[in-house]
Amino acid sequence: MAGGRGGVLELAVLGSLHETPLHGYELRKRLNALLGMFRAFSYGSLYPCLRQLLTDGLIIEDGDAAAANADSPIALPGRRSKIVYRLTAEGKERLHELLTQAGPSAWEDESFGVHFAFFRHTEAEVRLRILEGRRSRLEERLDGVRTALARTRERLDSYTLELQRHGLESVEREVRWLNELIATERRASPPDEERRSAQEGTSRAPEPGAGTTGRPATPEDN
Amino acid sequence: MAGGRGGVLELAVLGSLHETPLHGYELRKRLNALLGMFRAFSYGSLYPCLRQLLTDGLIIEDGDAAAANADSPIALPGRRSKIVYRLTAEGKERLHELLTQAGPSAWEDESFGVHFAFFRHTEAEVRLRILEGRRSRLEERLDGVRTALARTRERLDSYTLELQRHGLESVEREVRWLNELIATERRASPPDEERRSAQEGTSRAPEPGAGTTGRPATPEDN
DNA sequence: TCTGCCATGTAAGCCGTTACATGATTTT
DNA sequence: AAAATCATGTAACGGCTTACATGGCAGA
Repeated sequence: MAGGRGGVLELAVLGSLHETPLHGYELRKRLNALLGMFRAFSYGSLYPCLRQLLTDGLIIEDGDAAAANADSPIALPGRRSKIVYRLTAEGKERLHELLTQAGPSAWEDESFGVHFAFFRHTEAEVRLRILEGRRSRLEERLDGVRTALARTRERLDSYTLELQRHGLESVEREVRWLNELIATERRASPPDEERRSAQEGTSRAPEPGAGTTGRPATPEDN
Repeated sequence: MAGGRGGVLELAVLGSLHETPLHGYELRKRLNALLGMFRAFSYGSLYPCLRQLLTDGLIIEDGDAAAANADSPIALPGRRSKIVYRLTAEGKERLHELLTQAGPSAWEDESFGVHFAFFRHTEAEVRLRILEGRRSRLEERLDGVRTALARTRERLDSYTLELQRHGLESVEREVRWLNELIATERRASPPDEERRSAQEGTSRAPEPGAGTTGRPATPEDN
């Protein structure tokens, strides 16, 4: 039973529907195109989630079918085979609420990609906190593994070693990537004189088009 | 409730205990040092798993405490505060069985790292199939996202674009990494004349110490 | 003494998945 | 007419996490 509450799916759905109304099937394709490198959702979770969001009043079935159709030239056979969903005002509110939370639920492995994908709708300050949060998360991981590795007496076999090397390098790459993104963000929306006194509302997106690379990994402690 | 069956934890535990007997607490530390970049396990899943393995007869409590102690100079207070586990013959059998399975359960994101970590105990042929399996998995993912991207009319915002770029590059890197590993494996244990006729048993490890890099990602289809 | 790490567990529940079931529509 | 893909769902279960509960032992 996958309701809509709590998981990343809710955000993914609301975020997608905010851009344009969609029906379930295409929604999933969009999501898996958008996030395909990081995760994928199945219909078995998507449809129950949509139902939940519907009963919560965050989305509604779209009245007429004249939406999301730039491809199919014929279509519109009178019968409603597709159920197109659209965000309600409450849904937009909820989306904004989700996009404003800058906590572990935004920068953990499973969720970071989804949050990042909708950064366009996220306030500059929140973006920065999420990027920094993810960075420290990864740095903790690096520290943990590095010190554990240093404490290790017995030398490891070559496969273990190679795995370690590969993992470390990947996480280091992602940290570098985050560093550049953070720098770009800071350049675009400077910290304001008097750190943390006057807070601006929303600011323009800093166009992060100059990155190198890096990549996600996974958790560490209990 | 996390039993021992089916998940990667079972393999991780059996694999670790195969190297040396350990008690739960240290086992977890070992695992999170070994796999820290990819995933982490909590006590809430580890202990139930150990209990399950115990009742299944795959592990037993170690008789005397003279094990896994190269650090603590004092120790051994008579009372058993630590419960040290050791593999049984059945456990070793089960471990070998798990290490022999070259299927999706070996090359998916959650499990690949764990399987790779114990490649030392895996037959050369199986290693190769797992590496190739993972590679095609990643290539499917690349194809899927690339074609979906090509079909997309509307141009995406810079964050989405950057996420896509980063994801693609990361997966491409892992593919290159796999390519080198596979090449190394092939060099070390050549395909035998007459493909698939005479099969050798176990062969020596090919020492994969000359890789570049790459990195994991996540699923795609229903 | 008291903070913190070692050490072992349990209960509840989250967030999804797989597998199944069904039917319309489009393509071959 | 068959095969593929679109489209929508449900039931059952899986594997792990979080939060809780408990206690011994070490060093500040």
